[in-house]
Amino acid sequence: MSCGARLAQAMREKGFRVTAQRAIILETIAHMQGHINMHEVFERARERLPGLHLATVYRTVESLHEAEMVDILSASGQPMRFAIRDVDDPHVHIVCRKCGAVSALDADLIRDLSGEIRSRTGYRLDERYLTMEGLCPACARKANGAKD
Amino acid sequence: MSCGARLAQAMREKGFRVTAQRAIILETIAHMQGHINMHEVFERARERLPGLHLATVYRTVESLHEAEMVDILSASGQPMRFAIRDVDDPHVHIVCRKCGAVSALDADLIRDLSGEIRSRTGYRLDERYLTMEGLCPACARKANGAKD
DNA sequence: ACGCTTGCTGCGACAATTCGCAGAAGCGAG
DNA sequence: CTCGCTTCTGCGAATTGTCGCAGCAAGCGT
Repeated sequence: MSCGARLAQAMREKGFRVTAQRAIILETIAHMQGHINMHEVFERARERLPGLHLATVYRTVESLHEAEMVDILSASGQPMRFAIRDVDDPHVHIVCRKCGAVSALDADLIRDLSGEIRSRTGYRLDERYLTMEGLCPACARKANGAKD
Repeated sequence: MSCGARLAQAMREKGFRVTAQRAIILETIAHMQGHINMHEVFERARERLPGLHLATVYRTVESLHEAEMVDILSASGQPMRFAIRDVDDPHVHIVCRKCGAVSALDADLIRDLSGEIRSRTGYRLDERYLTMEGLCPACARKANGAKD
């Protein structure tokens, strides 16, 4: 399968060293395709690389994130989850802080917002890093019925 | 000072029990006024309530947050910080993910964004909970000069 | 192919935060 | 004022994520 190799190549181009650990972790994430967490990746990857350490998975995911190949999706308080970046998709997400559901946001919308914020505060809202928190429709309905 | 009592009253109205721990933690946060963290509150509050447990501070801050009396400000990866909510201020913040600097955003801007997101995705971006991440002007400048 | 440089890994310790439980206490009803 | 229901608290253990160090190896130049 060239998919692992292609990703490895991409990493190398961004100046990251390609090690067995990284290649395997990257392939693992790519093949799992969902919004997965550290332990899932750790355990799957360790099947193929027994000595692998959890800390390495954390560091690798962080590197992958910096290399813009992985998106990190997690509301604060929820365990960290992430997904391989899909170039066809906008890479901004909104996460439900109740149930953890994730939805993508239009890149346009974010670009507008980003420009607005930049001109008003000088802060630079980096689209690549952005994950917002809110309530998904279902949880919002529930919250509306229950309290408030 | 009625400030502690007033806050306790507000809590009671929202259906939270008012205990010695909560009153003291609330007062402590209110009097510290800055962007403080768990340990600061814990240690100060424990001066007045020796048996206080750190876990209680965590739980209380979370309750206070749910009761909309405390804002949580922290970029993921940074230790959790928070501040008493100031009704005169907009309660939406943008946190620099490099240096941790915090800036407030216009409530209008957020209301627009919130409406936009809601109509496009159904997600409800709750203004009361929102903390965005980005780069402050200084760090953005640095990042621009150094890399990219 | 060989050795250097520098980044990466495994490891264990540590910091930050959460959880389950059993007992204590707040608050509304009588 | 007392009772009872339910929520909070203290406690310790478990989770989750981070760090520093020393050894290993990827990629580069020769």
